[in-house]
Amino acid sequence: MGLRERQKRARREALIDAAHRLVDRDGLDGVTVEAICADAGVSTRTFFNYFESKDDAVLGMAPLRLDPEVAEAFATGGPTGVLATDLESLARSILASPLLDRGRMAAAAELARREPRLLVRHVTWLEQYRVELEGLLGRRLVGDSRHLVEVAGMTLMILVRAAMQRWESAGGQGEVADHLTAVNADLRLLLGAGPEPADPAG
Amino acid sequence: MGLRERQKRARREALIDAAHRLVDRDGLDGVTVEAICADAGVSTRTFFNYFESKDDAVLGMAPLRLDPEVAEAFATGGPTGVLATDLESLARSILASPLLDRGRMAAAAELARREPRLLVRHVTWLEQYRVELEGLLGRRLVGDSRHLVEVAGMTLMILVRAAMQRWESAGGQGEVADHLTAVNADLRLLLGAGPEPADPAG
DNA sequence: CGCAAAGTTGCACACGATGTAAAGTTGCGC
DNA sequence: GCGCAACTTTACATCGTGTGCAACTTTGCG
Repeated sequence: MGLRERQKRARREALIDAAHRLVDRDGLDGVTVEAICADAGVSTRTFFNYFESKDDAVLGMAPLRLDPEVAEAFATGGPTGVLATDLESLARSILASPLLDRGRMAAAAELARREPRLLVRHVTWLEQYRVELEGLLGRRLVGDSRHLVEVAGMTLMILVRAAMQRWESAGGQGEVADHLTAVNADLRLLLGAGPEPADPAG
Repeated sequence: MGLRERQKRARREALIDAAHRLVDRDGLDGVTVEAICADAGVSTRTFFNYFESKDDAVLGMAPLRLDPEVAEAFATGGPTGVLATDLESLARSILASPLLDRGRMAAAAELARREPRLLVRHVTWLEQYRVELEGLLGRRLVGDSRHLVEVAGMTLMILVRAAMQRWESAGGQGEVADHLTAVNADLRLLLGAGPEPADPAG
């Protein structure tokens, strides 16, 4: 990895850390982008080359992309053929490529608990991601109604979001994806649905 | 209803209509709050006495409150006792008190299709509403895990949101709530769940 | 070493959003 | 009707976010 790339990563992390430190001390609205930049040692203009907004820096957001192989497998009916199971599997892939390391992710989650606006921002991010994924879901559910695709996208959001909540409330240990089966179970419980259908492929 | 109240309503609607007209013509980012105010004939400062942001004016947002009787009934196990059914029923109550008349609501939905940011804002609004409702859900699900309550809140969001999408895609005719059963059915289909459990109370 | 690409920086600027205090309306008791 | 009290709008000042642009600096590479 070249120097340029390392510097970029370092700056990005410096900005995130500065944001965490200052927001923790002064609250989200008590901190200006300018202050974060002073702390991180870059110009304000540079800040906006890295993040779209102050909130994004705290959450460490970056454009998220899904493994093309996983996407293709899902779109063509895989990996098991059972929609509910495959949705969970897709959520697992999403959660497998975290934008932040464990420590910073936990810090961001902690701050998000104290600053509701950050939670809202997080939902916004998921929402944009959902729109992107709708193409994928549409391919998988070709022949079904457009509305089913929308519901599938929203359900996927629930899986990801609820799993992250559980991970954080469990102390930020282990893998986020490990909470997915519990979320799925709760969802079924809620709807009075029976246990998950068996895998027809074996 | 006194003059003061009527004027307030008229100003609010004038602002919404001006926002719709201008955003339709110039796009969301091509319109300034100042322009909307000029069109509606009020000062910019007044605008922010009515709406928190430009986007809110287009969506005609206002603090939403649920009928206390409905809330109480839900919290204490009603109306049917079947959670899935009662969630749908709760969603029906939410959708029964629209913030806008049919025409303006359709206009807002139309603009939201063209301006993704408005969709995101709408989700944000639902999200804040979800947080408020979590107290209610917590009472109903006392004894269950906090996580189940969270999933229930998110599911409720899906019901409301998907129903609105269907209403709009059906041409904005009839009642939004009429699409709820279809959403519920899709959700069950998605999870491979069977038909809705019967009402134990009858 | 020297060029090209990438990235940072300062500057200017538009707009969103809020606090404050003054001016203007409305509601209401009399 | 009168006049006071409550409420709203309004103008003004101000701060912070976010972006376009052009100049400068640094890195990658032959």
